Amino acid sequence: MKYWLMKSEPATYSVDDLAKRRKPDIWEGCRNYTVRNFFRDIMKAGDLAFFYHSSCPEPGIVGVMRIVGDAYPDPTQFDPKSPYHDPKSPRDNPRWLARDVELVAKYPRVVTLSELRATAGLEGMEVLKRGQRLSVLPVTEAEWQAVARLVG
DNA sequence: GCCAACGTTGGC
DNA sequence: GCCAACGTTGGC
Repeated sequence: MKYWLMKSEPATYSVDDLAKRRKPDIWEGCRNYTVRNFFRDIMKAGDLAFFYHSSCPEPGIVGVMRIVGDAYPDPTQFDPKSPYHDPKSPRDNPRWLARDVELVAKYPRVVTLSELRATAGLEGMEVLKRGQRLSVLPVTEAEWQAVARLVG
């Protein structure tokens, strides 16, 4: 099993939006080939992922999700009304993939970006690297455990 | 295949 | 709103 960190702007889709579903929901709109390849080749059903809020007053990790099922074509790429519409994506060979996720736990508090930066053992964490902009990032088991200890 | 221009991300 | 970083596009 692998570990991940998945970013979302809470104004667009927050951990509370996922919590309200009370069932798996689609993680859609990823438009980056590295992320597409993660979804296609590396991420597996049962993997765990941190839910990370970005571009907001308190960026940080807000909960844990589990990956459900397999990757499948992201329907928003074919929807002209969607902000994620990609008119160049061929119907018979879709460019972009989505995953389904279910909420495992919403944390009782935000584990903030500044707290992550200050935590021993997280020095190499991808999300802390300067210039790192991928919305889905791998997390090592040691990093996963270190973050879990922060929330008890 | 190169690479400059452009667009996006995301913390601050 | 700024801007550094870096992915994508497209002319050549």
